[in-house]
Amino acid sequence: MESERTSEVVADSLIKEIRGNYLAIGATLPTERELCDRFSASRPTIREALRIMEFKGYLRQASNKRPVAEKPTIQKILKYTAENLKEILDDTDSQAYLEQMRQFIEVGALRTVIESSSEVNLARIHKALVECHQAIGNQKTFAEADIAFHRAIVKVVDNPIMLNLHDMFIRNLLFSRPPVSDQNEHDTMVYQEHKSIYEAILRKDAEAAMAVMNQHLHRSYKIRLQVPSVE
Amino acid sequence: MESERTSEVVADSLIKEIRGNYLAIGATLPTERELCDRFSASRPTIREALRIMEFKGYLRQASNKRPVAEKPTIQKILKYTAENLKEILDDTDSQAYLEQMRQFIEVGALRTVIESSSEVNLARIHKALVECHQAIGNQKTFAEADIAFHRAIVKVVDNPIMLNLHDMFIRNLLFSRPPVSDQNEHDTMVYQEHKSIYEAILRKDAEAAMAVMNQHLHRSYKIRLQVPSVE
DNA sequence: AATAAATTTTTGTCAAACAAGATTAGAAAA
DNA sequence: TTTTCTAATCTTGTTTGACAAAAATTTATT
Repeated sequence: MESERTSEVVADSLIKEIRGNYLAIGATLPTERELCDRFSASRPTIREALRIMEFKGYLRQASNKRPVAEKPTIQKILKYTAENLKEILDDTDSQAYLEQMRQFIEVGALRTVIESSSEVNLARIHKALVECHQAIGNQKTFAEADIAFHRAIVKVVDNPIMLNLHDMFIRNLLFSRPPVSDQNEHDTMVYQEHKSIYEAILRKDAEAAMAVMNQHLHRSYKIRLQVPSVE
Repeated sequence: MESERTSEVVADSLIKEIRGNYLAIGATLPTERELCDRFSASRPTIREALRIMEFKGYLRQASNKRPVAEKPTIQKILKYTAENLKEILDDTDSQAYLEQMRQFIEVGALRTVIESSSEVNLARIHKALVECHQAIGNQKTFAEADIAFHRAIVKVVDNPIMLNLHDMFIRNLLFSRPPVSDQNEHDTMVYQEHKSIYEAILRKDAEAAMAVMNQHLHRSYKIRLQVPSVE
């Protein structure tokens, strides 16, 4: 029978306080010496407990500063996961694997939209489509509208894990988008693809919707893999 | 400018050794006192470093035992993620969200099979189908063959993250499978669904394949949500 | 060779101390 | 009275040295 380290016991206890809202998010934790008194433990043991809490996402503490209570969020957990995966897989590989996942999520979400989407959700997708149209030619605004269109589709699934995964992927996309030579031409083409997707949604044509979405996602991803020119 | 804690520096250094294969997986780490000498740090600081490494997945150490080098694997990272998500989401919710993800993965993989699968992969799916047929009536063997059929499809994607996610889901499925009243009837129905999927794959009918797969996955999941009887 | 006992080593934790950075309180200036 | 500056105090980061209990190794016995 394995006994648990005192540091684990202390960390678990403090985590319960945070999760039970006895310690507010952003609130400074009691000093190490206060925690020593409270838990009848030594300071090195308390410090170990604080490290444990930090890695479980319940604490944030810059060096030489007071520790602050936090709670893990879906976003943080997924971000941490992606970083860990990046560390053990080749960086390019892990990126491609995660992009593939994003595509599966988007295509799956599209199918959900077609099978069982409410009027509210359709209205949201339509609004996103209109905003794409209005943003044609403006690189920044169009990028955001482009992303919002995809997000509106994934949001229909009502699954916070997938939505956060999608948001995480989108963050990466925003930062790695290559420049396009003709903004208007590019935006118009993307808008046409969105429009085709939306129309297929309306007539509940799953096959057409998914074919266009697949093409749209692959083309969009391939832009980032284009052959460097020899200038 | 934030200085890094000595414990972080030590942890990072040891992690580099493990990742560079200077420390073999499963090998016992140097004693704490040896590490103190090597890094010119105090023992409490080394112990903090060991906790950090433990939570980054590079160390395993039961209480009162020697620490042992490990490496994170995709499986471990994903398992850790699932546990964390379970903690911050309602348990039932997180299960359902993850199940939804599995379904997206399977449907997306099916599409990949239809669009671009090799003869080798088709042969593997066919083999799994045949093994389903042979296992009809034997609960344990059929369950395994059922799972192997799905795995053969996901394996086509050649994405280790998704395959490990799928394996993780499958592990849960195995443990939570409810009993069926008529094994033969159940197995035959499942086999028929697998057969329909396979046939749709052969004739590259994406819509049909995905419709059956969707039905198959939903029905399979709903068995676990059946209304308790009033005996 | 196998088992038991004795010895040594190691982990887990403690207390006390000091250095450096962060925070607070009090005094001085505007 | 308010603002700024300085000194004092507090807190984190880390060290040293110690002890208890468990684990590992060595030695002795069968």
